[in-house]
Amino acid sequence: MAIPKDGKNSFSRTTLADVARESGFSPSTISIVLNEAPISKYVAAKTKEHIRAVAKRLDYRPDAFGRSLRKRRSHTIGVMIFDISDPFCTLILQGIEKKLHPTEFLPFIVDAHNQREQFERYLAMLLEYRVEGLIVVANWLFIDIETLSELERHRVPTVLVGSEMRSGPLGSVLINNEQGGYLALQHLYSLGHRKIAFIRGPRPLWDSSRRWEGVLRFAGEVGLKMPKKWIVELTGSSESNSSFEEGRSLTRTMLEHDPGFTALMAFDDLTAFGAVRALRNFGRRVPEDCSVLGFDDVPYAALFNPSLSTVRQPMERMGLIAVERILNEIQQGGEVVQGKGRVDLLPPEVVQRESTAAIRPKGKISPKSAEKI
Amino acid sequence: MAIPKDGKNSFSRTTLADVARESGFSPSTISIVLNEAPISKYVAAKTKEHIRAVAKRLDYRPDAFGRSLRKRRSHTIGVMIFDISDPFCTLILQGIEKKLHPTEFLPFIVDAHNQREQFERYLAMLLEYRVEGLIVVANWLFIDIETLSELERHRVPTVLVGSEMRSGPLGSVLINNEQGGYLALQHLYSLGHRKIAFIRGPRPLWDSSRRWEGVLRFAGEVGLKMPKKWIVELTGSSESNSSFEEGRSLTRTMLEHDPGFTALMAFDDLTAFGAVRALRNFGRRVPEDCSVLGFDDVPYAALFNPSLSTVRQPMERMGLIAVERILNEIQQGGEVVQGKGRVDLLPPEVVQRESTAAIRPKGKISPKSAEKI
DNA sequence: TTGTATGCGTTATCAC
DNA sequence: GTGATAACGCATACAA
Repeated sequence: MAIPKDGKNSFSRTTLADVARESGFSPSTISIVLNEAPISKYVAAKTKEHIRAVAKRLDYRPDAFGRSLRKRRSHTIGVMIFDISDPFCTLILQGIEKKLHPTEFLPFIVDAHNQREQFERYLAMLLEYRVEGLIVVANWLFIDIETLSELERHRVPTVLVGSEMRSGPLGSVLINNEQGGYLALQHLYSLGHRKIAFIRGPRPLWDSSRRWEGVLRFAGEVGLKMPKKWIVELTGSSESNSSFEEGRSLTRTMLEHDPGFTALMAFDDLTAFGAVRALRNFGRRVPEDCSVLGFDDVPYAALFNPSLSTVRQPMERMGLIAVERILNEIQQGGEVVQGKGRVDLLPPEVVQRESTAAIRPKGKISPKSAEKI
Repeated sequence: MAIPKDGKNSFSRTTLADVARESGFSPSTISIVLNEAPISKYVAAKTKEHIRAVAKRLDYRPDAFGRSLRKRRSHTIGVMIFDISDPFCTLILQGIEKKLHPTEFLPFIVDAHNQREQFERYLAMLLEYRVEGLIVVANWLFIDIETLSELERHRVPTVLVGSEMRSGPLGSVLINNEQGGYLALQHLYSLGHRKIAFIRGPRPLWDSSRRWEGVLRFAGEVGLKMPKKWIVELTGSSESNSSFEEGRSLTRTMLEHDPGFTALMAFDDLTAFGAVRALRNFGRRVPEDCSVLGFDDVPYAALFNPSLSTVRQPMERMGLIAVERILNEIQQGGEVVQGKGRVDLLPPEVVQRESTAAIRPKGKISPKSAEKI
C-alpha cells in the first residue's frame, strides 16, 4: 500500500530514494520532476508522468527539514504575539494569515503570554527554526524596549505591529495614536460634551502617552477644562480581561466621588465595556445620561449593548502591511534595507454607534443629579 | 564580533563547525557538550567551560533543520484551527499552549479559515514539517467528515477538539452536548418558563443535533410543549460574526410572528447576543420581559449587557486534555495506542448571570434591571 | 535526457 | 577524554 511496512514514528515515511527505487529512476530525476525545476523541460513526458504516479501512489511528501537544510531556506515567518485571547491581536493575525497565504511562506505563530521569559524562549526557538522574517504583534506590551531592541541583533528582518520603537532600526506599523486621541476627544466635544471623564492607558505603555498627547492637543485648542478628579489611569496588569475590571472599578470610584460628567473616554474597548457596566450599576443610562467612547473597535464592540462608539484601528490592514514589509525586506536580501526602520502610521477613524450621543440641552437626569462644578 | 562577516540571509549563521574552529575542539565534542549528552560526563570541566564560552560569544544556535533531520524528530505538534477570530477556539488554543509550554514541543498553528482547500494545503505542510502529533480544533466545522477521516491515514497521532467523529479511530475531546442541551432547557424551565423559543444550530453541524436531542429529552420528561413557530434554525455561514446577525434576524422574525415567548434559548453566545439585540429593538427588556440563554461561555459573555447566562464549555481544559492525549500517544510510539479513538465527554455547566431570570407571576416590573454583579 | 557526486548542519557510533 | 566518520533527506552542478 501507500504506507511503508515498518517504522515507528511519523518520520519513517517514503523518501525520494523510495520513489526512485520504485520508479526505476534516480533520486535526482525525481527531485527535478516533482519540483518542476527548469531543467525538467528536458525530461520525457512519459517519465514525468510515471514518476508523478509513483510518487502519488507512495504518498510521497518531501521532507521539509531535508529540503530546508539543502536550500538554506525555511519558508517560514515567525509571528510573536503576547496574548492570543486579545481580540486586537486576533484580527491582526488574520491579516497576516491572509497576506501570507498566497505566498510560499508559512507563519510560525508563538504566544509569549505576556511573559518575558517565554518571549525569550520562543524567540530562541524561532531563530533555531531559521524563520526568514519576524513579526512581533505588540498588543499589550510590557516587554521592555531593551529586549525588543535586541531583536535587531539577529539579522532577521523584523517588523513591530501595534507599537512603536522610539528609536532604533526596527520597522513598525501602527495607527497614529496621537491623532486617535485627538479625534476621540473631538468626537465627544462636537456632541456637546464639556464635562468629560478620562480613563488613560497604563503609563508604561508607549501608545498610551501618544494618545494622551492627542487628547491634550485638542483640549488645548478648544480650551476644554479637564479636572483632575475625572482623569484616572489603568495600571495595566497583564491579565486577560483586566482592563474590563479596572475600567469598571475606576469608573465607579469617579462616580462616587463626583458623577457630574456627561461623557467618558476610555483607553480601549474593554475598558469602555467596564465603564458601561459601572454606569449601569450606578443607575445611569448610556448614552442618555452619559456617553462612552472606546478605542480599537474590537469585533465585539458592535455587538455590545449599547453598541460601542469607538476609534477604529484597522487591525487586519496592519497585519497585511506588516507582511508586505517583511516580504519586501526578505526580497532585498536583508541588505539594501530600503525603508527599514520606517514607521507606518495608519489613520484612525471614529466609528459612531449607540454609546455616544449629543448631550441633551437640559434634561431629566436619573436620581442622582450632578451639582454644579 | 558575534556575527559572521558575510552572508546574505538568516541562514548564514554560526554553525557547529565555526564553534569547533574557534575553540580548537572537534564538532562532535562541541555537540556533546552543548547538548549535555550523557557522555559529556567524561569531558574535562575546563573544556566544557571553554566551549560554552565560545558558543555564547559566537551566539551559536543549533539549526533546527539539521538537528531534526539527524534525530528524525521535529519536536512540533501541529494545531489546525478553522477560524482564529472565534473566541471559542482562542481559549482552546490557550489551553494547548499552556500544556505544551513545559514540554519539549512547540505548537505549529495554522488557520484554515473554514476553507477546505486551505485545510488540505496546510495539512500537507504540517505533514512535510513532520509534526509529531496533530490537534484539530473543530470549532465551526463544515469540513466534511470524510476529509477528517483521511487524517488517520497519515500515521500521525491526531486528536479532534470540540467535535466528534461518529465513527473511526480518531480520538476526540468535547463536551457532552446532549447533556448541555438538557441542562439548558432545564435551567429555563426551572425558572418558570413554559413559552420558550429556540434557535437551533445549523443542521449539518454534528454538535447541533446532539444538543437538540438533549433539549427534546428534557422537554419529553416534563411534557413541555414546543410549538413550531418558536423553533428556528441557523443556516451556518462560515462568516465570522454571522451567528450574531442570524440570531438577530431570526429573533425578529419570531417576534413579529408571535412575541408570546418568555425565554429564548440560543445555539451559542453570539446567537444569544443577536437575540438580545433584536429583543431590545422590539422594545422588550432582557431578562424582565424575556430571558435569553447562550451556550459556550465565551470570554465576552460576562462583559455583555446584560451579562449572559450560558452553558459553559471548559474550553481551556479541552485544550489541556487534547495535549495530554497527544503526548500520551506519541510516547506510546504510535503503536500500542491505548485508548486511541476514545471520546472524552466533558460535563457542561450552567452559568447563571443577568440574562435569565425567574418568570414574573404576572405584571409590572421596576424600571431597573434586577441584579447587579 | 538522465545519473553521479557532493554538501547543507547535526548527532551517534566507534576508534584513538 | 576527544576526534574522525557516517548518515539523516534533499537539491544541484556537472558528467554522461
